[in-house]
Amino acid sequence: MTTPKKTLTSADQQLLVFKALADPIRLEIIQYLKQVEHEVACGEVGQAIQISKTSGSYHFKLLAAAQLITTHKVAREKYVSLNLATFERYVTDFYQNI
Amino acid sequence: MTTPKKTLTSADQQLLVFKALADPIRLEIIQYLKQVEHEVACGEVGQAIQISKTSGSYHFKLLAAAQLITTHKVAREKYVSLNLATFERYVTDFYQNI
DNA sequence: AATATAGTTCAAATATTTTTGAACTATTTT
DNA sequence: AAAATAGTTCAAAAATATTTGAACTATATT
Repeated sequence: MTTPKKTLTSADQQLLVFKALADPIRLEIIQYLKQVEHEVACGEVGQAIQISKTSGSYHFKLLAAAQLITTHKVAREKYVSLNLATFERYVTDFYQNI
Repeated sequence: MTTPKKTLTSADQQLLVFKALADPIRLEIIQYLKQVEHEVACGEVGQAIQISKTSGSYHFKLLAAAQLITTHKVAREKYVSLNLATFERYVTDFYQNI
């Protein structure tokens, strides 16, 4: 049995998004994910930007909670990619939406 | 004599901007500044969103450091307004610029 | 079956951010 | 000149966020 996922108010998600973006490591992750061509697993990103597995796990969790990335697990590995819809709605369109 | 103002790298300013946006009080301030018609002093904003003078002073300082607001002092009062150029460059255009 | 690999979880330690109240400066009003 | 108003500064306290390593789960390789 899995825990039911909380639906967030849009103000709450807006805050999660900005909090997720307010960290240099997470900005590096996002930058890496934007420029890389192929599908990437967490481990590849971690190596590329030189952080520990534990640290990676923590930061990917926050990015996912903010819905800035989506993830899908294939066997041992967790693939991550940017969720452009969230960027558009909560970053690009932030100013016009408030 | 005034202290020379540090010029920031754009990565540093990007981070300051997201940190400044990563707080509910500061988002309320921004919202208020966007919707209000006339020029506003810090005190008016503080009253509108119910925060203390001290708290206001702290939050306006961070917003100004991120260049999300500009300020000008007239006698006792400090007037604040949104700096749209910063919103455009570091928020609206964030994704395309990284 | 044993070992290696990818990632998570937990709790403790550390670092950073935010809040608070008192004391302060500068200006305005009485 | 005294009192009031707008805002700042400082340091201590409180709250939040991040880092770290050890122990863990699940899958893959030998």
